[in-house]
Amino acid sequence: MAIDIVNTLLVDSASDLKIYENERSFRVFAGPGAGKTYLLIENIKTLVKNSLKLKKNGRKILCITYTNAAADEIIKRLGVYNQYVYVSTIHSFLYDVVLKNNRVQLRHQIQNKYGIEISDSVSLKPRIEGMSPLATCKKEKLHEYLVSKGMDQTKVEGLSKTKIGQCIWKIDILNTYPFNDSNIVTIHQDPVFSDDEIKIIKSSILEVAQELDFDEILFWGYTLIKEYKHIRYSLRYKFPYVFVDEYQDTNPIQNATLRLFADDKNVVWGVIGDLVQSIYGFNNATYKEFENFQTTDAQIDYKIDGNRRSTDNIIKFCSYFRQKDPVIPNQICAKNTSVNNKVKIVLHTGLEEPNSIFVIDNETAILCRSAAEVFSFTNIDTEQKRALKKIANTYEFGGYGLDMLNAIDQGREEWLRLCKFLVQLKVAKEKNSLAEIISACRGIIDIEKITKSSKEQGYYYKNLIILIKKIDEIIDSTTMEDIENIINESLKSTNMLIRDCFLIPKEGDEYYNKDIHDNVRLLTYETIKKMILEVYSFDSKIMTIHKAKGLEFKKVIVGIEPFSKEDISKKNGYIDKLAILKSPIVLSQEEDTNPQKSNISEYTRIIYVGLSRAINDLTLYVRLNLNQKDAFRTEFDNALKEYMRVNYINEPFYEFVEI
DNA sequence: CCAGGGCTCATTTTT
DNA sequence: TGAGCCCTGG
Repeated sequence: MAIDIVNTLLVDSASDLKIYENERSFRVFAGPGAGKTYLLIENIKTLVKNSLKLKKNGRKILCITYTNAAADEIIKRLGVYNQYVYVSTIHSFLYDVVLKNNRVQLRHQIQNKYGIEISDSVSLKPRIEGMSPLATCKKEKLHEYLVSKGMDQTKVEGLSKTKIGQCIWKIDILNTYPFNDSNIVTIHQDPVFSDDEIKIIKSSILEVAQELDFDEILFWGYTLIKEYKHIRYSLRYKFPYVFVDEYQDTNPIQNATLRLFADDKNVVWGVIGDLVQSIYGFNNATYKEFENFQTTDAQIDYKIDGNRRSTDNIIKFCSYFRQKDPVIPNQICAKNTSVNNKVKIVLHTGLEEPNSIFVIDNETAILCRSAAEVFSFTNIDTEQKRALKKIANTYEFGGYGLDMLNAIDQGREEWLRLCKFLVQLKVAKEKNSLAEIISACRGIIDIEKITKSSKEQGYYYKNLIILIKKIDEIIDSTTMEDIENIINESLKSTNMLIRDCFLIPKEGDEYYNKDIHDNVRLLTYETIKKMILEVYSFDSKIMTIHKAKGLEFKKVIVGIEPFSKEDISKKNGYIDKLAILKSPIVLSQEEDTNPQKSNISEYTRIIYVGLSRAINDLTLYVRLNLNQKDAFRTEFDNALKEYMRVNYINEPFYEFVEI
């Protein structure tokens, strides 16, 4: 058996695991709010103070996190201890420590395994995050290289950077559970190219762009560590302690890579996580890696069953979902006893959008399965919502491949820049802040005419005041169609305009897109204000559950609407909300053999992650047809009552609300 | 019976 | 944009 529950030691977030004394590998099971990061940080500090191994020059504790944000958080909390710790994502670690220091071996392996020769001067670098592949490389340079290597001139001319960028080593075949490295990794190949052409295209990426994709860093990192004893030896010497946070999120090749050097008598390998919070299956992560974690010298297993975040009622409701977890079937309320409101289960059968039935204050977060459901909670008029959604979808799927948040952030199009400018200006005006007004106008009108003293300064200042007054003509119900005119007229009359007028493309214009620009004209000021300040902002409190992972909020509303193709009422759907709530299975025995069961259990875990973000108030929102409601309520209630009976809970920790 | 035009609806996310 | 669905004309 993978988990020996009887011999799993109960600890709490303040426990000293005495790693410096026993020098044993370990695994920690800890649910939401258990104080995982606290346990990790405190034990690292104790280890630094007491470990003799770390006294040797240059030796550090390796601490692997899933995201850059998590790494930053740990670095911050380590404070002065950070100098003894190498905190990093697995990608940065493999690039900075393994690939960069073994360029000759990397070149040799690429040549050996794929027959692609790379010149000595090449230094392969990781692809830049947030940018498309080959973003820093000119297309002409790539084309030039391809032609020089004998590729057909006309074929090269029609070759986009996107197409070239697709030629990467596909690790999917390797990155499966259980990990099996006898599978051969190949370069992604569009059938229009011959084997030789693919080799040339790949060479152009390596020689000209000198770029490695994210998965390629994993693949070559794994390969080098596996092929070279000296690399394994040096990693073990440099990092006598290897700790991995959020272990349930790391995928098979990452774990296999760590195992190559961390599963060793000279290394203490510690992993920490929660089986039930594994929600990155679509990234090849599986909780099975954590469940079946085993070091050669048999690690010590620990668990924390306390929850320092949520109230007792919330913990009981959440524990109902993880009742089948073998390690922590129920958490214990360890701290939050200030209030203890019942969890609300809202059964919504009305036709109105959910935003109209909730009072949402700034302590409330709305967390949903899909971005579409998140959107239904926004306080935007239904017709306006429809227009905005059409615009967002066109950006995302209509050949732009652009996320709305990014589009706004980058000021991707004129109309988005206009929206940003207007909202900033009006907000600044409401606050009566001249500094903010001037800051909003920067880049649009010539600010220096007002800020620098001159004979005309007064004249321009007066013009600015007129502009601000004219902006008052724009009220919540003004549409973008009118805003375009009002703004342009006002800006021109300042005599300070330093750019072209804001123009929303019309039919016949080069960049006109019916689905985008016709709908843009319909948007009102109220909508664009909400769009910029509430919906598509980085500190938005309405988001998908995936984005909320690791966060916590005073009040939480969780929506559980599946994607349309998951919904059982749709063709080929497989997610039945009632069936899942009635008997939640967070860990399916058939996780790797039955994709449907695996999808259902991952969906259940996602809902669990959402629910467990709540500190004081939790609402589960379920949208139902009127004819489903009674059965739904009765059957879910019975299941919860049965759970109470089995667990000797007398006072209900939940209540139903019908709307 | 089937080819193809028109229409609708788009997973979640890290590096 | 592009897959999948419905509908219609040949």
